[in-house]
Amino acid sequence: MSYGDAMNARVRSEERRAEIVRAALEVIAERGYRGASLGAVAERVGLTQQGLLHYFPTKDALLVAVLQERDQWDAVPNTRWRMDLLASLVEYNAMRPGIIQTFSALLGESVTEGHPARAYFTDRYVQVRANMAEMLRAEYGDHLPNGLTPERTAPLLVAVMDGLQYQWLLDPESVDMPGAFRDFLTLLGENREDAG
Amino acid sequence: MSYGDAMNARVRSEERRAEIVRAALEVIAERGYRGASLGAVAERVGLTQQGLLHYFPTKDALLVAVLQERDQWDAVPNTRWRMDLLASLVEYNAMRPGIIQTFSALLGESVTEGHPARAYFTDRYVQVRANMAEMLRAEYGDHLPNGLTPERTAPLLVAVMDGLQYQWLLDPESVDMPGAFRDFLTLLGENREDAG
DNA sequence: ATTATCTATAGATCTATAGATAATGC
DNA sequence: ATTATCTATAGATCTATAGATAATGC
Repeated sequence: MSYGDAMNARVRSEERRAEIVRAALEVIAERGYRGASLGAVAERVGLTQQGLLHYFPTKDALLVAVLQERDQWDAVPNTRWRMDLLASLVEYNAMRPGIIQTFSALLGESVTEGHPARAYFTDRYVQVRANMAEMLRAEYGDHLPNGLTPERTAPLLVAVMDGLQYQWLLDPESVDMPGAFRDFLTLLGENREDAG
Repeated sequence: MSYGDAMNARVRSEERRAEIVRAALEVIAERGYRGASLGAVAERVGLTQQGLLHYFPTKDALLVAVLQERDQWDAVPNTRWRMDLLASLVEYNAMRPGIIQTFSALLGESVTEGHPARAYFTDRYVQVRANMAEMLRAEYGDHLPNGLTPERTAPLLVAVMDGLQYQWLLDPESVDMPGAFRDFLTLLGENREDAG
């Protein structure tokens, strides 16, 4: 029993941390990172602000956990993207406004001076562009039908995904995010010789 | 003289306000809107925080002035966009990281709940998409070479501009924003029959 | 008179530290 | 013993109000 109890204790603690991170994701979606208070996060999991600091000793430590959660989020597909999965991902995202809002808010904040998530996003985009280029190369070879290289196309692909998210978050009624993204993929796949 | 003096007074007051707005743009670029303190803005124009409140009675009032400044910023070209001017605009933006950072940070924050700039951005994007669609129609008619309508292309065009800005702000060395944007315009202009 | 600024200050927050108390697990 | 939480609190901010004082312009 003792071994199992010890393990249960660890598991329970991990669950508590996960619960806190989930609450933090929500609060950041609502108020951004700078606007998110530890008190608001704590309240959501039924703790005092000081009780929360037992699990994450500083606000920044909590942010780190939030960003690791994000890495988890697309860890599985990120191993090796495929174009058809990408469209599905955008469709899936359209059903998860909360998480998209969290990371869109964080991305926006991250361009400000000394923001604690800045290095994370800078590194992340280097990786994501590389992944996307690799995916495009697997799909099309060294040149897309339109003549661009995968490396030059990758930033555009990433930009469209992010940019559409902002438009969609601000006005979901007016913006068909998955539809627009599929349009873009069609654009990429189109070939000068397709017509004849 | 009296009439002229009165006018000078008004002009001087207007100049002071403009100076404050410029300082606010800077501080927002550095810290976001929520993170920007009136004290920091005031200091930059050599006023106390309370002195600043003489010109803008609340923090939100100052934000309104900042957003109006933005409308000014692209008022001239916005009247009627042209595709070639659009590429130039992106090139121009690449020389103005400050202003781009200000509005990228604001856009990011604006998706959070109850943000005072949210309605502004929602409305703005409705307009910008309409302007872009109009421009695309003027350039290509009711269908682009790739078959998409101007209305379906407009959100993509806007998304690419915004998305590239984030990637570029985070990592200007790695991202050639104007070049990538020109690539995208090429993509739009390409015709299935071009090859033959 | 009006405009521009300042000092003083109320009232809200917010993060983080210190240290007590209760519960859990060897 | 260690882990989980709590109360108390220091120390920083921040916005906005009240009201004084100096300068400007009729």
